[in-house]
Amino acid sequence: MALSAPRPARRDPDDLCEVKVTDLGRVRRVRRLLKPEPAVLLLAETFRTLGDPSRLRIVHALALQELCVCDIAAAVGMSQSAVSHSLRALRQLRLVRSRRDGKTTYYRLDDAHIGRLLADGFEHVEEQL
Amino acid sequence: MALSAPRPARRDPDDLCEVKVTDLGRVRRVRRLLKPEPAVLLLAETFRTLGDPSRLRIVHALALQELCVCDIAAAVGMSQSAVSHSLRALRQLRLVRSRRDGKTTYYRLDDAHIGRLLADGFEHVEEQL
DNA sequence: GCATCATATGAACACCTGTTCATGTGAGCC
DNA sequence: GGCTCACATGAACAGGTGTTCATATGATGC
Repeated sequence: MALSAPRPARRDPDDLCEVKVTDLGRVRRVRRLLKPEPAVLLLAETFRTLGDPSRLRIVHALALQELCVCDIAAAVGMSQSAVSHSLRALRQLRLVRSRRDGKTTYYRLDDAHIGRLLADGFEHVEEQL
Repeated sequence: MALSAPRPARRDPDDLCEVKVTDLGRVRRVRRLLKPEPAVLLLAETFRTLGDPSRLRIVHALALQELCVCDIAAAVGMSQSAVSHSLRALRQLRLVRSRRDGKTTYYRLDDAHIGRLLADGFEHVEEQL
């Protein structure tokens, strides 16, 4: 899950590809305002990581309460191994951070943005349920 | 079999999976506060849908400007077919909505939450670049 | 009617993902 | 030391995913 792997590496900024364009002015303006690729790729990976129900439950639980690994497993109903694998992915994207206390490791959200992201997201989906 | 099989009742609502729990009080509280499954699943699918770089670029472009399909393709550098497939996924999750004008179909974000979600997300990732 | 344009969709393929199982690691305690 | 606990990690498999190619749809204009 290396985010620094520029896999589809092409996309020349001035090559509009061979598609017929309806409003070239709009297209040019949008292309000028788009965030740079690294930000887009990192955000996509962040969303994709939150896009797994198990990892989302973990993040959601940690938004409510700092927890150790085995308590996360109990709270969301997963095996310890699966939780640990998920936590690594979340850590690598700086969505959660860990703190050691003796033998046990406690996890919590990395910063306040994550909580807001979750809140916005739930607000959105709860309108269509 | 008559009556008294002295077995503790299995499937206590607080006993999910056989993991050893460190702080049962915390676990119980978190489980009580977790959003219901349908909301979690729908939000996960929403995040997953935004978690593809191509779809994220499309949503990002539409956050800047209403666009028709071919202009989206030109703006983000994808084929018309790929854009159309992506738009269907985005439509089904109510992330974008369409409007017809003659032969062309214009797309824009479905509501303001999506824009906020994007803004929060970019704010988060731009701190670690 | 027919041709064309803008978009949508189906099938198929290579690629990626999350879980389980087994095992490794490293701290605390006797 | 040796043991256990809490967690991390590697391998491997089933299932899912996004793209391309070819084709379909539906609206416009002749």
